[in-house]
Amino acid sequence: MQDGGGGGGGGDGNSMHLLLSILADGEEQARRLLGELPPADDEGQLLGQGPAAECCRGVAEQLLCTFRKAIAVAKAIEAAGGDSPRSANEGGAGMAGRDAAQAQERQGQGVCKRRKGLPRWTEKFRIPDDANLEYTPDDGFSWRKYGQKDILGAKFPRGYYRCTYRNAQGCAATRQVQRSDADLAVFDVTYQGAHTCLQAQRRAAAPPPPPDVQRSPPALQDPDMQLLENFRNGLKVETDGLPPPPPCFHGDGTTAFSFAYAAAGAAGYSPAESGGQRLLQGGGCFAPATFSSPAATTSAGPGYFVHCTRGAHESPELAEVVSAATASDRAGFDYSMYLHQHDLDAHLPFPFDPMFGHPSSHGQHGDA
DNA sequence: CTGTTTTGACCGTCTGG
DNA sequence: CCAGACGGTCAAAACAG
Repeated sequence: MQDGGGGGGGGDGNSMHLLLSILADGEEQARRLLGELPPADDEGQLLGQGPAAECCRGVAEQLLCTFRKAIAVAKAIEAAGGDSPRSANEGGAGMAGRDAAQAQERQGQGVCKRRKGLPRWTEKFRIPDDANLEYTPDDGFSWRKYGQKDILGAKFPRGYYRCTYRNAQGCAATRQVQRSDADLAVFDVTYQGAHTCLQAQRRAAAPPPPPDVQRSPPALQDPDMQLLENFRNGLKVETDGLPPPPPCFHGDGTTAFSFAYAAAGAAGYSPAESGGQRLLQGGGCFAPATFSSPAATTSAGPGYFVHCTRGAHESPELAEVVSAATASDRAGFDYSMYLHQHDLDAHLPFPFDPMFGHPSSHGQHGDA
């Protein structure tokens, strides 16, 4: 009814400046925090410090990176005039236009579809084979269902969820869950908006477990956690036949990703906490990641994958940002052009993120 | 009693004529 | 510009803990 078109758009200039100001403060605080921590040696080990300090440094670095990304996004939105055109819908199963050909054509042309609004991106979840039909993807966040709708061309209805803390904390994050027609074990989950609630902050604050711990989680005693773990164990990376993304490799061969902190500006999502099973199709890596993704390290086998179908394509200007980011491929995207006041480290790995998508996925919907 | 889910209705957006 | 189609959201009722 009074949903005002389903999204607030970019907001006015004053609020955007306020947002930028707040983000700049946060970045400065993160920088100071990082400065307070002892330096790390070549292998990333803190000199004379234990794992706890190591964790703190990693979190601080990622926090800093997150603020920088958020600033970049905010500036991009501001540059776009805060008024985005029709938001592009998620692709794939979610797009049920008058006919599939039209839908494909629209996607191929990058034509905007519906609803203005927050950045959105699609992920795919694969549930365990032994899960029942009512099983729904659990990303660790608390969602409240507010609607369900049959989608034209889809065998299964789409569920609409919003953050449980929408009213209490004004969290605007929403997600749409739809079971794949092709594979009953696969869910297309479209996220929209960032978690601004406390659960996102808790996740962001929680230090990620060491990679080996992630790969070999301790015995789970909580049935819910067992269920979640079962789900996690069934994750995989989908490449859709596309060339493999340029992930951030650690020296030890593990693939680092920091979707958690990319998503802090997008969904407040932490792979470390929800299993680290999400893998950006583009291998998002924004920070000197201190943890590795089991999904990224084990791309074989059943599992879970992410489609970053779209991100900040909310406006032509923003689309340019995306294009610039994506066209540069491995060279990464020069966000410094959007960070006039905040220098970015040249070595900062920041090629892709769920807000901006990956070259492959971007091209899939934009330049195909 | 409180919070969540279900479900029909309404509204905004998109597209073709 | 208009009308139809569709996706997304609202809100009341039902349900669950």
